[in-house]
Amino acid sequence: MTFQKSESAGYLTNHMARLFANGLQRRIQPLGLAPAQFMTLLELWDEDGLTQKQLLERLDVEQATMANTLRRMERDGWIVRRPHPDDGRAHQAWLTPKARAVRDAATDAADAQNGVALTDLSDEERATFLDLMRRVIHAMQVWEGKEAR
Amino acid sequence: MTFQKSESAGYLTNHMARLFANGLQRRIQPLGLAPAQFMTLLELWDEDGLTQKQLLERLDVEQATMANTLRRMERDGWIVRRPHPDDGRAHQAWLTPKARAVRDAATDAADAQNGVALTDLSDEERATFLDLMRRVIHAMQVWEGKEAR
DNA sequence: GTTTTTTACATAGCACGCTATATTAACAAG
DNA sequence: CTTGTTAATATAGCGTGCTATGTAAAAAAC
Repeated sequence: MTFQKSESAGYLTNHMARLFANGLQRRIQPLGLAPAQFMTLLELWDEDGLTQKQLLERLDVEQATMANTLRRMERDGWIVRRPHPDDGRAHQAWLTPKARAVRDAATDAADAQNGVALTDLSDEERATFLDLMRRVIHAMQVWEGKEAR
Repeated sequence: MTFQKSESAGYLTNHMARLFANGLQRRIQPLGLAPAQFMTLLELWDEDGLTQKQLLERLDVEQATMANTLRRMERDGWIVRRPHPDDGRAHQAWLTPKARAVRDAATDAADAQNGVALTDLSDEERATFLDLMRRVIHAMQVWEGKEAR
């Protein structure tokens, strides 16, 4: 009858996410980079000049969260924000040379942390794990969508 | 070569954890309860009168994190803190009647959120998922331990 | 063409995680 | 018994997430 935390997907997910974040943070902190900034850079490395709106859609965070992350990233010299040429409300985020320079080191750090986390899993188990996570994410997103009506 | 976020266990974990936290938050907010407070109550429902040190060990959070959570929980009337009878440095956290009263509603909310998240998984897949998460958590904890030396 | 609504962004305020540091009590050494 | 160290808690400061609200530009309605 007692709620067993070790049987709760949410509890385990929370714990796992904190361990991931701590490990990543430790690895990228020497670069002067923070986890959410790294996550945002992943998108900009893939496509530069995105607007705040585009970024928050791709990363699935709230608008205010992205606004704050972008402000810190501009402060720390990872991006510059310039007004959008066709839309007076929007701003585009552009990578600085410093941000392009740190790409390899940062993705290596993330790869290393993933490697540590998955050490005890076989290749097949790793694939299963990613698949299950994607399906769980999808289920919650769908449900959120339903809730919105 | 490009870092693929949908292939990164850490990225997916972070996303999944945010969805879990948002869902749980929405469900327990009517009770006046926040996620970390719920997590802490899980321990105290199981064993009342724990010290801050015992709680942070069981929940694997930093001491300062637990100190702040306990302060908010006392402020919100979930616990009272009294000096430990045998150790002048320590305090014990004791549940209020209000905290005992909310137990069923809160665990039901957590169960419901887990249910939504796992809708698309079979019983066997759910078991596999929990098992994989436990092993990933374990791997990162072991590695952290090694790092500490 | 003016008015209304929607959209993009900013800001305030809070929870919760972290590191780093201070404080005080307990314990160990001498 | 005094001194030095360890252990339990508190506090400051910050990043990242959230909700709620404000503002200005764009788009839609009329």
